[in-house]
Amino acid sequence: MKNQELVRIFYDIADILEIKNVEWKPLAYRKAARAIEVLGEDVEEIYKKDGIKGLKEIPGVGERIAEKIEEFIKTNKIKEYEKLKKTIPRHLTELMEIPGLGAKKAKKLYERLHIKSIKELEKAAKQHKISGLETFKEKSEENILKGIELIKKGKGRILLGVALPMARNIIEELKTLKDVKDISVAGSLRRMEETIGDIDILAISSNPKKVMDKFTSLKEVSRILAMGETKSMVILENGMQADIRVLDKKSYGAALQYFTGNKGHNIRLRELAIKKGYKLNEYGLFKKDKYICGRTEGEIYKNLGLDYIEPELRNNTNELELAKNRKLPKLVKLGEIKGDLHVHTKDSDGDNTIEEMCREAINLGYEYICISDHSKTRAIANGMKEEELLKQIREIDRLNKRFKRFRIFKGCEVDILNDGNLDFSDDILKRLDIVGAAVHSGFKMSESKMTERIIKALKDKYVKILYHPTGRLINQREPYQVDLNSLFDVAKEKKKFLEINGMINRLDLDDYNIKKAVEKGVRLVLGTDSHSKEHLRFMEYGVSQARRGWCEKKDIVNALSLKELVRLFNIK
DNA sequence: GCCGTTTTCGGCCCGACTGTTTTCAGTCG
Repeated sequence: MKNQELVRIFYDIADILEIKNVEWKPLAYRKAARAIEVLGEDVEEIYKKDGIKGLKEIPGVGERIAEKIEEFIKTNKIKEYEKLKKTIPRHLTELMEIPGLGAKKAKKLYERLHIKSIKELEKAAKQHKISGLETFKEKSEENILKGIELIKKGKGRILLGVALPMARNIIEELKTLKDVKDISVAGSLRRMEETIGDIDILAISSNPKKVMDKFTSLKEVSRILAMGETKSMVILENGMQADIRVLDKKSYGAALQYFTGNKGHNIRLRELAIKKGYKLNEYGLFKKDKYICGRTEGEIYKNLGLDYIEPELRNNTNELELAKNRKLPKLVKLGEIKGDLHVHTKDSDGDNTIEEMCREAINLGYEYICISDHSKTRAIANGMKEEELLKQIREIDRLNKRFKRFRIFKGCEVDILNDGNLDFSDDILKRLDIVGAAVHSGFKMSESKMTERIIKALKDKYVKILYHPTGRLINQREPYQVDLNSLFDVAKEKKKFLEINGMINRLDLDDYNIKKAVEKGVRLVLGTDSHSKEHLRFMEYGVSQARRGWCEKKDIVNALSLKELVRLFNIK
């Protein structure tokens, strides 16, 4: 898949052109890059199917950029880009990564001081060669050094499941102020992206100053980047950036919309507003200078002739068109999930007993849970031997008699061995209610071998679910090579289910593949892969991943009631 | 370079904050 390579190239072209003072083209290249970045399809596939014409249907891609994509698909490079790169020093665009430095300043630093890289910039700043250069003074030098520090610390994106609790803590602290009338996360956190760049918070108050003071003096704050009347930005102790915006009640919806983004969605929404004779900003929707609405997001979308668009769908694909034509999916909700189908206990590598996991599940309002500990080959995860699984089965039978209106399913996360065989014999598997299979080893085999291996397991008559179908660990391990399309076909034909794993560093399948699966009519299972009772709450992340993949209630197996689920799995 | 129920030419989202000015350019989200 060449999408992300193209994205990087187009962003780089934009940076170079901007340094060279070319007008508007950077805007065009960035627009195209952003569109490809979130494209639900492989550009190579689009090109194979519909050629240049197909490429031009990507928003922001016209004749010239389509030709460049074609060239890259055919030759793996873009001549004009290679030429362009030679016109400026190789590392010059990296200066623009430093917060506060853009194209204009990077250019000036190069022209006046021949600085061509972050390394050289740091040296110059430390020797105080920058202050005194026209508009650069002491403060600029200081900020450059701080910015470089920040970059060195790593600006890696943080897992949603780590960032969201942090943001909620901050919100709880701000809520203690009487002056805060309303408060919400915004940005990528509200869109529930799998990783988060910075924390965005929106607060409603008639006393912004007080909110700003509290926010910038929170114990988590290590440095204040900016502090104004309605907006502040800080760096937290863990290196994350957090931004807050404070506005008046009558702007809450408009501000929430604006601050949630994403950027492309906002731009297109504002363009639509202009077309309809309005102006849209974070204060509201205006006709001339007259305030039309802005208290809720819903009324803004409505006044622009659109259905309400859920935050998870605001990624500037085709959601505005669908909203206009009343064709948006009705996304599954956390409250519709009736149970968790991937849970570990002390019997393998979990922290809690079966009963403890069940108590927590009941607290969450679930009707059922599936205990799915590891099989024997997973020795490192204390995988269960046959006799241990049989013992667990007996215990579940015993516990099930004690619970009313709650059912524990007997399951297992059984290893798919390298040859596609399973880690337990039929004699064991037939005693289970729900068998899930998973790959935990041999990640490096070829795509065709891996696909064959998994299909063999998926076709086993006892296997119902394929757990974490690609094996990726976010920021740690790439997915193994597998032809998911073939897996989807088998799943559809044999009535098997693929998991959306809600564990915060897995989220596997990802949103892109979830959407593909749903389009093919494959039904999905939500599991948290909990290894302690606290993890059961990760269902929130599984659901948000499903929503970002356009899942409706009907697509999710464990949105079924206990009765319906028993029927579906044909459980006695 | 892209795009068109105002345009095939002439626009291109919009506003806050900083640092440097003394009314604004640059940067950011």
